[in-house]
Amino acid sequence: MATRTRRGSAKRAAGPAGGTSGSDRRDELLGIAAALFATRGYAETTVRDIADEAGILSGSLYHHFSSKEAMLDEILRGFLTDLLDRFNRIEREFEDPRQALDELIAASFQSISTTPHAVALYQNQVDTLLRQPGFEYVGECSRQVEKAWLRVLLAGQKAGVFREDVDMNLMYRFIRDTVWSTVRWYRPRGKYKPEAVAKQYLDVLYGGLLTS
Amino acid sequence: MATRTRRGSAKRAAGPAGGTSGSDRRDELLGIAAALFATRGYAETTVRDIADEAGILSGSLYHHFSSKEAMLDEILRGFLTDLLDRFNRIEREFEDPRQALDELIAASFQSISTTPHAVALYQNQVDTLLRQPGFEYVGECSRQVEKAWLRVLLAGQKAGVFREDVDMNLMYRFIRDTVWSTVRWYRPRGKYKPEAVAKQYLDVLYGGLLTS
Amino acid sequence: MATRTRRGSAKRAAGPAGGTSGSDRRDELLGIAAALFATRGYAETTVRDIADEAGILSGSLYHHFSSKEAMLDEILRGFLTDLLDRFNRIEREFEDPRQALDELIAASFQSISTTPHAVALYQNQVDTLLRQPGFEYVGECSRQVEKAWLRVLLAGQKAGVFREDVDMNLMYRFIRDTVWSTVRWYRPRGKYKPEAVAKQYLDVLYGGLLTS
Amino acid sequence: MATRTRRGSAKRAAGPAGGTSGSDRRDELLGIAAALFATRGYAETTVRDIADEAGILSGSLYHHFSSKEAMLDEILRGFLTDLLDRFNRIEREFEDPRQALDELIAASFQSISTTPHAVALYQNQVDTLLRQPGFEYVGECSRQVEKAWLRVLLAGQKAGVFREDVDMNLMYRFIRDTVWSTVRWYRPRGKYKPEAVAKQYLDVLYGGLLTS
DNA sequence: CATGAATGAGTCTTCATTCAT
DNA sequence: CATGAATGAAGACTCATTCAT
Repeated sequence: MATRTRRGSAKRAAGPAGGTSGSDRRDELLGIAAALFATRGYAETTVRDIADEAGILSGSLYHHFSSKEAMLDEILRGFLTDLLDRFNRIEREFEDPRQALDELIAASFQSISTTPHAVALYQNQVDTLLRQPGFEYVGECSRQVEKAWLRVLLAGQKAGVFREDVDMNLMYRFIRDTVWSTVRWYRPRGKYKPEAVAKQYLDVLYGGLLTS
Repeated sequence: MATRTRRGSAKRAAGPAGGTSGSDRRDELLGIAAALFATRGYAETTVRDIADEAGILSGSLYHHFSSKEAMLDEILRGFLTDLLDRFNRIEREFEDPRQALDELIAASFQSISTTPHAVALYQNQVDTLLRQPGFEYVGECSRQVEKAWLRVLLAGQKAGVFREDVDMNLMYRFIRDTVWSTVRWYRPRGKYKPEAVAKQYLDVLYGGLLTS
Repeated sequence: MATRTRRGSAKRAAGPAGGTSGSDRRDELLGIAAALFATRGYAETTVRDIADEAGILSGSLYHHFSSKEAMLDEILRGFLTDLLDRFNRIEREFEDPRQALDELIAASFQSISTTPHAVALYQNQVDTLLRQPGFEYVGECSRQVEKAWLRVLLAGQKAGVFREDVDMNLMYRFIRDTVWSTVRWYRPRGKYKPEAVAKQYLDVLYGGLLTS
Repeated sequence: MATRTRRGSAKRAAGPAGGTSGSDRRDELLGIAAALFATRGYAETTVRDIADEAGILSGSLYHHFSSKEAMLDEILRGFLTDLLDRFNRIEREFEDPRQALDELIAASFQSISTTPHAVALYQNQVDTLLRQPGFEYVGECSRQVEKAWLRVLLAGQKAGVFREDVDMNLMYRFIRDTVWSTVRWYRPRGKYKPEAVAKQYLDVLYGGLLTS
């Protein structure tokens, strides 16, 4: 009967007890899950896959997390709040629009470099997540991030730094897509450092591709 | 059996026992599948979802296609060969690198505008597909498309049209990602025409974002 | 993701198509389920148990019913609406309170004799069901049945047929419990006919156990 | 270890390390289990439910009881031996059949009033328990209790106190069912005292429902 | 061509139980 | 005595696929 299911959705398997070892194990499992979700896709990853990688049985995962979805949630929430925090701080600290844009882009590339799985996961699942009950905060955060980009771009236009004849709604999307799509091919161990990638992009973005 | 057009979605022009209705039905089903695969994801779409939308039972789909994977294959193959054809033609017809780049980008935006589902499907599933047996041609096509982009970019650099100090391996990725990511937010019925989006992008790409 | 689950609760595996064979199979399965639910208890009965008894695989049950709970629902709903109908008809047809009580009791024993599984199921699971979302009609029907009993009993008291000094709220419960509890031991193939059981009960109920 | 009372629910009279606290804790846990088993059903109650209610972790229950079934066993065994004792004493002390029947019924209502959970548990699970290995004593006790009821009823018939034309095998079942079913609706804190309920039932049972 | 009943492998999840700390 | 991590078996349910009618 549904009772079981419903009761199951309560706050079992709550949070870290405060100590370290408990939380450590959680984080470890979360890391494994993030990697699998990111590379195989959420739906295509089974809890068995995660458990196997962790060296335990699939049922044992439920000692730490109440559901597969809860793991996804925890990963995303961490990534999104982190990102939002950084964006907010940048807007507060940098008044110059061009410098602010530099920083937003640098921060994004940084995210990709440090937590590539969460970024990829977000990239691949946004569309699905937006329609998912319980994941409303994803849309909310996305909107706030969008506003941050737009504020900086429009401020730059107002200040006469960025061209007047550019539709910033499109521009925001162009920049966002380029930056975040990087996660699909960027390899931290490859020949490019994150700063180098950021530099190259900013270079062309600001100066254009043509020889002047 | 009569001529198999394999293109277009001619809406039941023929009668119930008409000549080309078989192929029409296939295309119709393929269209439904593409739309669902694109919006929900391949794994998240069930054959029942497709059949429901088509007004038949899931088992009946197997009179038209041998498997769910076969549908995916057919959709992708159509899109990829089409794209490759167009890229090849462009390279043949346009010798001027800048004009060629213009055309490649325009063609891409065109694809997004006419067959958004196939594009989105490709975008969302490439990673998974590359490792899938039977889908080797996906990687093959992707590589050929990549080469086309790179040839044009490098030719432009050689011709002195594009800046020397830009890493074209990165540049190719930046452009490709921006262009194809458009499929995620571009709505044919929205306020932007595909040419307008292309123009805006090319404008900034060539001239840069800064006021000169 | 929760999507699947949610979509699954839609009206799949709807009702009988109108023909006979489809509905026959459903009824057959429902009968098997009712018997198992009644004897083993709902929670203790697995879908495998039901499927085994029917000679199919457990998954195949879901071609006919959307869930185990849906089977329970269908069984109960059938029983309860039936019972309520009969009770209503009796109240309409018999104005004499004593005759009406006779009929209510006879109808109850009849139910036990013809659909013992549904009755037993109801008896054993009411407590649990009342708190179950989606089973609100169970409480609703129970309340209506209760009212019917009480109306008849109070009418009898008013008419001077039933003793004044009896608390009819208690009496109703006594009668109901005795009658319905019969399902736990009554065997249709045993030495007692349903009418005989009813007669014996009414006899003592009306005349008392003592020698006058 | 100090004296094990095994009866009563003395509320933590002793200190944290007091003498009888071990047994107290057991009884406390047993009480919690009985309440949950009775209201939710045995199968539907998880050891975690019990542990949660007791403020410990489910694994810790196993320091007190060897299994979930052992708890059930202990609860039932206590209830059944108690009941049997009382029935035996009544038969010994009261020779007059009518007085004896009065007492059996009163004792039953008393049980319901003092240990409602155990009674309800027994009521709800007998059917299942009878087929359970290790619970043979349940059937044994039930049979002995049945014999006690029958002896009294038949003695009354022989003594000319109870009507000759009543089938006492049926009568026994009617009485038993009515009396024990009370547990399903009787609330100790309600408007009826146990004696009042017993009185009302005996009144109708002996004198009948009709106005003479 | 379509139906509808069925398969069989697999998915997430639950839960009584164990045991080292 | 209690914790918390883990087991392992089982449970409900899903879904691509098959096939006789």
